[in-house]
Amino acid sequence: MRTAPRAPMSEKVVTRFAPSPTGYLHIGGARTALFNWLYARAKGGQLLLRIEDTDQARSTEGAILAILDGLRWLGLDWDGEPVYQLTRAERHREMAEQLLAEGKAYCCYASPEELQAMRERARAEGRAPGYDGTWRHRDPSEAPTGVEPAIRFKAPREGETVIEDRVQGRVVFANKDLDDLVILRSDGTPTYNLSVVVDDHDMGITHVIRGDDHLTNAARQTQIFKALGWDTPIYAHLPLIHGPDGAKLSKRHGALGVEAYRAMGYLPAALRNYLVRLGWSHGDAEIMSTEEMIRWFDLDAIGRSAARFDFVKLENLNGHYLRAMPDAEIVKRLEALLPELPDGAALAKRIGKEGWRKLERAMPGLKERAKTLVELLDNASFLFATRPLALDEQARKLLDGSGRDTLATLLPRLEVVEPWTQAGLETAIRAFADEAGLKLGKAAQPLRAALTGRPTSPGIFDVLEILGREESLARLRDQVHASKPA
RNA sequence: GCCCCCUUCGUCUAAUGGUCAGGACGUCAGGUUUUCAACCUGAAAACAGGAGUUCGAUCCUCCUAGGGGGCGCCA
Repeated sequence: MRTAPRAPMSEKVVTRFAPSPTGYLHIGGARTALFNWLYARAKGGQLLLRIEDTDQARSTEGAILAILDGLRWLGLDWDGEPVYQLTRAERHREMAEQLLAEGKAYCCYASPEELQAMRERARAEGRAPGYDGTWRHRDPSEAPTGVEPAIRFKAPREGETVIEDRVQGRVVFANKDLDDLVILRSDGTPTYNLSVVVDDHDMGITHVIRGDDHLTNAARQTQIFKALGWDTPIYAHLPLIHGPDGAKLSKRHGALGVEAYRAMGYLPAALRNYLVRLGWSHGDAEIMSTEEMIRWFDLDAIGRSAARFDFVKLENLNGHYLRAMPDAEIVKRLEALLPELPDGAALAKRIGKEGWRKLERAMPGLKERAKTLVELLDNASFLFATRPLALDEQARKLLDGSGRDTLATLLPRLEVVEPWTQAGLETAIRAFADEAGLKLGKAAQPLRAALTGRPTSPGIFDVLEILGREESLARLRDQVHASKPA
């Protein structure tokens, strides 16, 4: 049922991502961008970027920067320079006047108050709250003086407008349900639906892939395309992403800017992988490289139902990508991430050059245990801690009972270990546990508590080696001495 | 209110006019183990409801319910 209406195979694919810069790049926008990018790359086409900044009251320079930055971080590149819609207003106005001259649009002198009253009346009478077409029929000679008119599109009254959508299938709108929309405001600036049509045409866009909140716009835009004598692009309207509770995405769950995901310690590759599986699938494939995504991606495999955002699954994927990442690469990412963390500057100072070296050595043990970069950094904090270590509650418990005594007995055996290597330490500690008739854990846990201040950490022999002889023994002595009754 | 879209395990999804309805995350139970994680094994877990078409419907059609989107001189 989902057939492509046009687009000969020879036609080069040109997609576009067209955010309005009224805020950050949110997660739904990020997925839309990803799908446009994948489709363009899959078909050897182009992805163009268009900033829809015609709402001058709400558009900001900061938002533009945030969106471009977000796209770059996600690893999505675009072709050519971004098109700023505002710079094309003159062209849009010309097209509106052309439609007016051709009798396909008309001047509307209704005031905002009149329109408001009209909507209320329609609602009260149970009719659609659209424009009633008053000025479509009135003679311009009746125009009130001193009022600049808006230009309205003369939408067809009869018949239907059909969208052959690559995702949604064939969608039919009765023309009587689509009113005469304003295409040029009374201040001479173009409105969204006109600008989009003109730009999509002028930019040579072949495929419009966007959220399905635009499905009704597709019908209106189709009418304008026809009135201008242009072919419509191929449409693909993606189902929306909902919050975990099935309701609209809000800031409380997923509707954060991508920079928030970056600050939470997610990796771009993981986020891409997570997002691509929201609404699209390739058999049972779950974890896939970007190359595979591009190779497999197609519009036909996009589902039609909305998906809920699931942080737990994102975390699982992120953990996967983290474990697969080379140690040095993770260190680099952590360094880049630090400035974005609340106490990042202080932490950076505390880590220092030596700390980064230790961190990389500890990385094999650390990356196995973290789902995000932030969590990894937190798990690594024992590396940079200063003596005497603060113990958390569970670590304290491990040292309260016999744990501290065990440490006291073990300490002299460690003091003579030479050289201070993982293998040597393991031999010594295992021998000690053996002789004392203890399971290894009975020795390892108090050690862990004293060395890291926590009940969990990377393997204890790794911890000892990376911390080094002096620091390790000092931390152990701190705890052994703390056992002496005051 | 009107128009449009959607509905398979808790979540993301696969598949098919005849299947034990598959996978992944999560959950639970084991295993491994110096902790945690990772890893391995196993388990529970879904075709929204009702009609119709058909020898046979999760799959096709219609209705209902539920969810979502849209109805601006916003984009």
